[in-house]
Formats: sequence, C-alpha cells, structure tokens
Amino acid sequence: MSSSASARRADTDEATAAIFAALGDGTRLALVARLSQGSACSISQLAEHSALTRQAITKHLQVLEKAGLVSRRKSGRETLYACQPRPLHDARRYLDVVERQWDQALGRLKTFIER
Amino acid sequence: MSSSASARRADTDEATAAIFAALGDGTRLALVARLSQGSACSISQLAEHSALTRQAITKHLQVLEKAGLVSRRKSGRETLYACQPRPLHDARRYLDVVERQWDQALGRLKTFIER
DNA sequence: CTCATTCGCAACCAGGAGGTTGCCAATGAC
DNA sequence: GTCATTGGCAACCTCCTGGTTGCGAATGAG
Repeated sequence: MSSSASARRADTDEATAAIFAALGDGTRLALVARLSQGSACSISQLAEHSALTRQAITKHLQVLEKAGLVSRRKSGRETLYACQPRPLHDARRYLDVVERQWDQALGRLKTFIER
Repeated sequence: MSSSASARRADTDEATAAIFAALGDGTRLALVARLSQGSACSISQLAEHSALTRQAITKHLQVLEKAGLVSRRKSGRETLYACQPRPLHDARRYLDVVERQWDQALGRLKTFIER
C-alpha cells in the first residue's frame, strides 16, 4: 500500500507544489487577486484591460482551474470564473508548518547554545 | 515615477509570483521542507537520498537562492545551504490577504442577500 | 433573420525548465 | 605527497510553458 509517512509527505509535497506552481506566474496571481475581490468574471472581462490576448488569459484560467484554485460556470455564451479558496488555504497552512518548523529549530538551537 | 497603487500592486504580484514559482516544484518544496528542519546541509548531503543527480539538486538550490528562500555559505570544500524564512513569511501573508478579501466578499454578498 | 459577442479548438513558435553527462579545480584526510 | 570528496562549469537534450494567430460554433441582441 506504500502509505508510509514519507510517502504521504511526498504526496503532500507534490500536490502543494502544483498549487504553488499555479500561483507562480504574475498574470495568474493577478487573476486570483482579481477574482478574490468577490464577483465572478467572464473571460472577456478578465482579458479586457490586459496586455495579453483572450486566448492567453483562457490558458491561464485553465491552469488555475486544473489546480483547483478557480471554478468555471457557463452562463449563456459567457464562461464565468470564480475563486475557490480551499487550495489557497491549504497552501497557506503548508507555509505555516514550514515557518513553525523553522522557528522551533531556531528555538532548539538557542537553548542548545545557552545551556 | 509611476508609483501608483496599481503599479506597486503589480510589482508585489511579480515579486510574490517569483517566490511561488520557486516553491512550485516538488523537489524544491522538499528541499525547503528539509532545510526548515533546522540544520544547514551540504549539496551532497541533500542529494544523497534523492533519485536525482547532484547537479540537478544544485540547480534547484540555485533557483531557491535566486528567489531568496535559502542562503549559501562556503565551509571548506563544502557549500552549506540554510533556510531563509523571510520570503516564506511574505508569501504566507500574501495568501492571508487574498483569503481575507474573499471572506469579506462573501460577507458583503451575504448581507446583500439577507437585506 | 441577421449579426455582433463570446468562446473553444488547433496549429504553431520561441524560449526556458529540468535533467543528464563529462570534465576540472579546490580542498580535506591520511 | 597522494588520493578521495566535493562541487562548479559547460554542453547538450527533451519537454513544457507562455504566447500568438486563424477559424468555426454557440448564443444573445436588434
């Protein structure tokens, strides 16, 4: 079954890395920031004030959707995208853990030195 | 001067995207997790139990260093890498902001509906 | 019905990311 | 002094990414 702790950890790493990878692009990060403002937006709306083509925006939205960061919904001839905050939360928690590990390590080092 | 809010926001987006991009790879994320355990490690140490070559690990470490996530220090013939938690903290705060925006948007929507 | 919007699909392209191998220099161990 | 470790540098390869253009299909507006 290979459900060892290290295997599970590796899975978590990969899944989390996918989220970070989706966020690791200025255009996509701006899209997420825009969508987190609240209202769902159509592709054309999102591409309107951008220097890029609608097609480029579409591709970025597909990347975000594949990572679970946004959701798609068709309304008439429009395709509306909305924020999906769960993976964002997961990513934030991952950084929480790493930061806490680091702090604890510094703490141990400090007590070791002061002893 | 072009120091408008939107320009500053775009800069922040790009800088933060660079950090996320550096974290957006399973190998690099594992390296960060490993280094956040506390002790600085040499390249050979980090590559020891990996399926990848030492060269590959070296490249990943260079990416992490360019993003400011780790720091390098030469000690004799070894090159020690250590965690640098500041950018991690920045990235986490960015996710905090996005999450809070989303929550507020949901709150506004709720009051709008209930009114 | 007609027509402008909105979008998806496919082909294509340049460049960068991830990885390998080979080789050489520096450095510590004995 | 000799030798094994350690790692930097460069060349090379493959594949994915980010972007474009062109075109055709739905779909709402008039």
